[in-house]
Amino acid sequence: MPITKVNEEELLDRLTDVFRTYGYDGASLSKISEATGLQRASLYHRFPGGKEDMAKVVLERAGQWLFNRVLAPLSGPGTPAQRIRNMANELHSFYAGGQNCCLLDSLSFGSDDNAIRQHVQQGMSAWVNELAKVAQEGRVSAKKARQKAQDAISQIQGTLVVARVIKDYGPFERMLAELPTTLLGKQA
Amino acid sequence: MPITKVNEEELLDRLTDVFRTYGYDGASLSKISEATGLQRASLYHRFPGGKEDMAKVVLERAGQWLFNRVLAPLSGPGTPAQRIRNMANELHSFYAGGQNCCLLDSLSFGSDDNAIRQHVQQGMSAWVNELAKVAQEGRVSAKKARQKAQDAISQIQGTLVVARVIKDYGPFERMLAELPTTLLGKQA
DNA sequence: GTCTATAGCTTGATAGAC
DNA sequence: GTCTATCAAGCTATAGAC
Repeated sequence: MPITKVNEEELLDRLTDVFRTYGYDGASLSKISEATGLQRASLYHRFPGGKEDMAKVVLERAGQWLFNRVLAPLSGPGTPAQRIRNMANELHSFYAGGQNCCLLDSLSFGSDDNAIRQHVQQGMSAWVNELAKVAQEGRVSAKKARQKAQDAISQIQGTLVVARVIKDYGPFERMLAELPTTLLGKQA
Repeated sequence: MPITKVNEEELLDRLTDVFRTYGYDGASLSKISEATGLQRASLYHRFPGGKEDMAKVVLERAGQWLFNRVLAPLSGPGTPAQRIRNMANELHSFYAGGQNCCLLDSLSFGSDDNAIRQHVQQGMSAWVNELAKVAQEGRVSAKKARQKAQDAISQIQGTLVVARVIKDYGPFERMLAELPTTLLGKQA
């Protein structure tokens, strides 16, 4: 008999799914309970801070995933273009080919003073900074590099929105293929 | 004395704001009541179908706004590039320079069978089709034109997500400036 | 057309047994 | 660590007076 009914990883996977699909307000404890197979009280045992705790942990975990698997290739060996292609591959699995939408989108609604929104903002800002580092290897100014990083993330977010709404994953795939140009290319 | 406490246009403006900011689930009747200055029962008098009705009307109105003001310049006089620049100007005011996020994003969360989501999907599909018409004037295949239209909308959505999350409107502005190239340009 | 008042349900969160 | 049972507060929606 297991000590826990569902192990930590699987629990967080399912939690992530619910928040991604329904957003923070839409992710009711009923839905979470159903998705995880745990009753309310069990969830509160694991997340004493309640729903907000759950969202924070899920966000933190996604951020680490992104950092370790997606952004790590950026400082590995190879030419800048090769490293960006590696990142594109990891992004593809991170977002399941465009079928997983981004927590930075789904958790970014609500009032400005929302606690979760601040975490979301820090997450995206850190992401921009990391991408800007690589873009700068393309021998452009810091300002241009930052712009390219922002543009790349805009394209990731936008293609994921389109994927979610009209269920067409073409834009996401094309965007990944164009990432080296977006981050390093001469035009723009 | 006015027959109505708030006129239709202003009511819908405020309703739109609430749905944009909080998403469908986050837009509670309390928030809506406070934002509009109308009590629950008054809202139900104007929208007999309740909250879902409100979201539908708001979506429908935004779609007409988009069609009349943003997409209309696309079939007016001038070169394709000029018409797209006109559209970019209208888009700028439609989204208040990036400060208004898009209903097609904020209302696209929730389960697949959600009624609102279907309206959202139809709205974005219609938008893609309209943009594809202009892109085809760039003497490309129908398939390429459709891709360019999807890419343009991806970029609009993505820059709006970035604007909402990190409060930087640069990507949105740059995207508008690049729209003629995105929709007509040779590369890609 | 707007209001007060309220019904009935769902929400996030807790208490306490096992 | 998980459960059943429960709470108060919030929710959407309705009834009926003016």
